[in-house]
Amino acid sequence: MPESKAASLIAENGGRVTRTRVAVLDVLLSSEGSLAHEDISAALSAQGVRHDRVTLYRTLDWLVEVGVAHTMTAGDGRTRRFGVAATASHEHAHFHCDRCGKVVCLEGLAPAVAVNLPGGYQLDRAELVLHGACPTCGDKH
Amino acid sequence: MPESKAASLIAENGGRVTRTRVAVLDVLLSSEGSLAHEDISAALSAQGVRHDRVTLYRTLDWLVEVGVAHTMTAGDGRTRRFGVAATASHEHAHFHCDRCGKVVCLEGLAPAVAVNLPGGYQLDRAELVLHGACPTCGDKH
DNA sequence: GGCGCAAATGCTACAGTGTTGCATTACCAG
DNA sequence: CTGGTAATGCAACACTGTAGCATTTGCGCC
Repeated sequence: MPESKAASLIAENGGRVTRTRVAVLDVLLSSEGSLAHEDISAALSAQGVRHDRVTLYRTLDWLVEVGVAHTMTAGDGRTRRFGVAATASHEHAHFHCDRCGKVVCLEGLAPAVAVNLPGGYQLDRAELVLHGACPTCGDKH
Repeated sequence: MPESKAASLIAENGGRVTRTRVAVLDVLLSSEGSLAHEDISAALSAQGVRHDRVTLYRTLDWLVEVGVAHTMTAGDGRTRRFGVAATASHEHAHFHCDRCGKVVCLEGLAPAVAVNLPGGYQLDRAELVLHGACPTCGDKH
């Protein structure tokens, strides 16, 4: 019996259950939005989990590879962000708050973009990023 | 009478007409898709135009600032790409070919995403990136 | 045509993100 | 408990983008 959801998720995907992976996945699972490497690294340090940047990158890459997490490009175009793929697999949009920089997943928003794509182009997947203000930042303007 | 469209565009926006700026804008104007710094730098070198990375960044930033060019995040999430803003100002989608890496602007594709945004979120602008194969890559599979 | 000033350039040096190679650690099967 | 191997940690690197500052140069002005 797995002690945590994180541990079982890791085991299910054929990976070894290590302190780092469990900790990283726990951080992602307990976060509502998406996190940057920076955030995750800080969270691990706060928990006293020893790690380094490289391990974190590889752990996240692995999580994405097996489909547990997903990655997206942040609004600033420089850093990638990660989140657990709640509804996983299928496409969903992201909302990027331009004020606080937070990124949340919008599960129920399947981009309807099958429209008028010029001839010859084969659509594989769509990435939709909405920019604006999140409820928290929108209130106190 | 301006010698080129590039030169007049620059002058119209209150900038000095320098060799570098004209060359950069020429490259962008003659390109159908969007270009990365790398591409532009290579093109300049091919033309024998002396320049360095920093100048290129600043030139491109300036072009974006005055509205002549626009920037977007490339599909790989690492590099920014630039293109001339044909239909400018208003939002348009981008198509990213996952095979050759080329990015083209889809002018006639205004993302219809006003749908079911969770309460409290204020939409400012939408960024839509389509992934797939471009006509060239799609033919020879 | 020549002068001068500010814009633009080209260095150098730096900051941040992500990657590679390799020796060491530690999971997990037996 | 023991061994093999996945995973880790460390150091060094590659690349994109930025900051400061001296120098050049476009361009208005005389």
